[in-house]
Amino acid sequence: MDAKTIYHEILKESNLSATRFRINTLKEIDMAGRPISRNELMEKLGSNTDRVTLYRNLQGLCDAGIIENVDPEGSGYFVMKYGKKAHTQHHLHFECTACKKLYCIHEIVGDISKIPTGFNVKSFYLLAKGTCEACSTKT
Amino acid sequence: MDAKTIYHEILKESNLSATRFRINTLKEIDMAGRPISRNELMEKLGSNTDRVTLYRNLQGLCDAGIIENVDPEGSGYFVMKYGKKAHTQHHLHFECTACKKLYCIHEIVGDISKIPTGFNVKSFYLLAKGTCEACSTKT
DNA sequence: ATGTTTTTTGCAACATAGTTGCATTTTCTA
DNA sequence: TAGAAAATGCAACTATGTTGCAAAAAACAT
Ligand SMILES: [Mn+2]
Ligand SMILES: [Mn+2]
Ligand SMILES: [Zn+2]
Ligand SMILES: [Zn+2]
Repeated sequence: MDAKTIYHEILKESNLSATRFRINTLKEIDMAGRPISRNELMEKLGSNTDRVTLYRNLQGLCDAGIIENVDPEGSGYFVMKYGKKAHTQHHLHFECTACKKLYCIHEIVGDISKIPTGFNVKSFYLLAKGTCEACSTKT
Repeated sequence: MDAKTIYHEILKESNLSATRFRINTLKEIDMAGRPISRNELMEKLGSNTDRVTLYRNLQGLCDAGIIENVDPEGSGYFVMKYGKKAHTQHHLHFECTACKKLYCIHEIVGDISKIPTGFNVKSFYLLAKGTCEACSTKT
């Protein structure tokens, strides 16, 4: 039996069983410190990780409000919802097409209040793509 | 041999062969008047349309600057780049999760100039999701 | 702690989306 | 209208995402 971690607490508060799979998943997402993709998560958890279980758990953790998918179009980028940096206000995410990292750009925020009436807004995303500094300066 | 259309002209200007497939594709995109999805395009062109050829042509037409993919994450939404309504400035696109239509919301625009230096921006998108008026008021 | 119930996991099978290579057909050019 | 160049259609493949179910793990009550 493993020692209790903060992830046990987080899961218990949301009435989710503290399974090894969930603990490890949350640990990796929290460690990353930036939104992490499904594929990167898959690598960190071990390539033998079951794809279905990962999908189901990421969905469940999103539903519970523990993590957030900040780019739900493609294959998703996940981040702890209540981590160090506030991730509440809608801000820009920059995806590097070379290294696939997703950066939070807090300088650019969105204002959904100007959307015309009639539209029932459920979600709102600002997304930019290109290459990050590290990848741009590579030969 | 069919009569020449404006689409022949457009393609010739970009040094692309005026094939029946491209003419029909451009015609449907132009008719739609709003960004149209791959699946909708597939239906309009006939369900026997070759998927590979559609992918290759949409990509080619984007590369040539004739059309634009305003939502390149999921499966893409395509629009004529130089149609009636100017589609030059970055503005919000609203995708209805019920009817799958994509609406242009010109009231909300993006300003990429505030992205910190170091990031090499290639594309920039504002996307909202929810239900449109028509779908929201259905029982 | 032990047995019982409930939840989660892992697997197989399936579905959809997108890519690659190549032979055939169409379009362009002279 | 013949030859060269480009595009198309098809088969096969990879990647991504979903569903149902039996086995395993976790939670719960005693
Ligand atoms: Mn962020
Ligand atoms: Mn638009
Ligand atoms: Zn990068
Ligand atoms: Zn709708």
